[in-house]
Amino acid sequence: MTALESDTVLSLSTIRRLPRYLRVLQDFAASGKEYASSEAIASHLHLTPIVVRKDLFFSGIIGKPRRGYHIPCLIAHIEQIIHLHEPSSAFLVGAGNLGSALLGYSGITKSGLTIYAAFDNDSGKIGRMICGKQIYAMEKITAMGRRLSVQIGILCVPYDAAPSCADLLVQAGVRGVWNFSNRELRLPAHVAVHNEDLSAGLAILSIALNHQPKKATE
Amino acid sequence: MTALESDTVLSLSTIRRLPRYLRVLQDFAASGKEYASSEAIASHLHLTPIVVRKDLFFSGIIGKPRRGYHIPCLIAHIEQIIHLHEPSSAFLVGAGNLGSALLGYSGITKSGLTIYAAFDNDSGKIGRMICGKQIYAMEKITAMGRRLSVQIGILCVPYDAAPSCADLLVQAGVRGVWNFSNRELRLPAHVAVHNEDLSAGLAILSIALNHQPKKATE
DNA sequence: TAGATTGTTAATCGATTAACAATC
DNA sequence: TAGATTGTTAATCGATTAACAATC
Repeated sequence: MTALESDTVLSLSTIRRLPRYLRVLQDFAASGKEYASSEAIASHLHLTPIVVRKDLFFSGIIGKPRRGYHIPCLIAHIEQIIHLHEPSSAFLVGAGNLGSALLGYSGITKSGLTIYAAFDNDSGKIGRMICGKQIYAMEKITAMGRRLSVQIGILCVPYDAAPSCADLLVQAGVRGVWNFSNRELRLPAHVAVHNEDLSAGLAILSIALNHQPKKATE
Repeated sequence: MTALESDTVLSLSTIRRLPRYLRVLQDFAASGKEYASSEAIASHLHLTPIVVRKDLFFSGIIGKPRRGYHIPCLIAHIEQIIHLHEPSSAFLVGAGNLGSALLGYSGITKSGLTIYAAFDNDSGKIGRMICGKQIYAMEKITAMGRRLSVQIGILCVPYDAAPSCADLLVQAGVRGVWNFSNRELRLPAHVAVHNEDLSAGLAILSIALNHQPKKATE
């Protein structure tokens, strides 16, 4: 009893590339193309054709020799893998600068995620709307989460508030936390956590900038 | 003529972890500790002690058997590696939701990056201040960049505007681009690019959520 | 057919983990 | 000394790259 497609475990690196494939393919589709070769996809994403073919192969997508991959099928298939066809729901906690930006970020909607509501401790924000989303008091989160069966929590609170807010999200019933707080979270095993660490990106850039100018002498 | 410390090439994975070490170490310091073992650091970051020792070793940091690493030295050393002691300067392009949030994001300042100014095409924004940063018209970017010798460009414009804005940043003299646009950039080799792809994080979370409940039958 | 492009196995590379000797 | 913790080499694991046969 092997191998329904979803038994194949996609590697993290492959998953990370799927949304990028999607964007390129949508560009191709918009320009009227019907088929795309692994070479064409790869060159637009600074990848090798081999990695593209492997990613698509693991995703269970079949191409045609000499023509490449049928773009509409490919798009549909990738969207299905990252579950864009069955949109998920989220609560956002912490409507500060970053949180407010995410409330209005179209990329989230495009990724099939609907933010139902946001929560904050700041009485100046509670009751207001930000980017069309209502801001509620933190106390309401558990009851509302259970009532609406919300799936994902977007954590945009400061470092010190992160652990307690994450716990509240878990009590509210989320099964995944998208963590922008830079704080390491200890959550029950059934809750998936993805840490978004902006300072990592800055560190990479900073080192690239400062170590790069060293010209090889040999 | 080998091995000044900076000849050692740190791996991307190691660099990504350095800011996380920094945060834990600052917590330790705040709670009055003087030394930290690789085990203590690792347990706070869900890492193994071995990976911590290796990262610190590659960073040229020496610990003491039986005591661990001297926290103040360690902090100073890591800050030096990611160049927090010589802050760099940035221009931000695209003062939309995400861009505006980054203008007010304290994490950037903490990482030693000063945003000098922001640029936008929207005449409604030009001349205004957002989070204490002046918004200028895009046309001004080249002259201002060269005058101020700005090092990093933070690209927060929509997908379609990304290539031309990135080119303008290069003309303004930046040597690194922190790219939030989701668009693949083709820039000269001397310009470092770091892509921040939020949809990758969402894809990982979405797949974790939807493929995880599958209970093993064997 | 010839040629281009896929599917798939094998080789390489890099990062993590294991093991253990060195040291305070 | 005994014991804990580092520094460092070796083994494992996973992801990328190379190679090439299969196919349209």
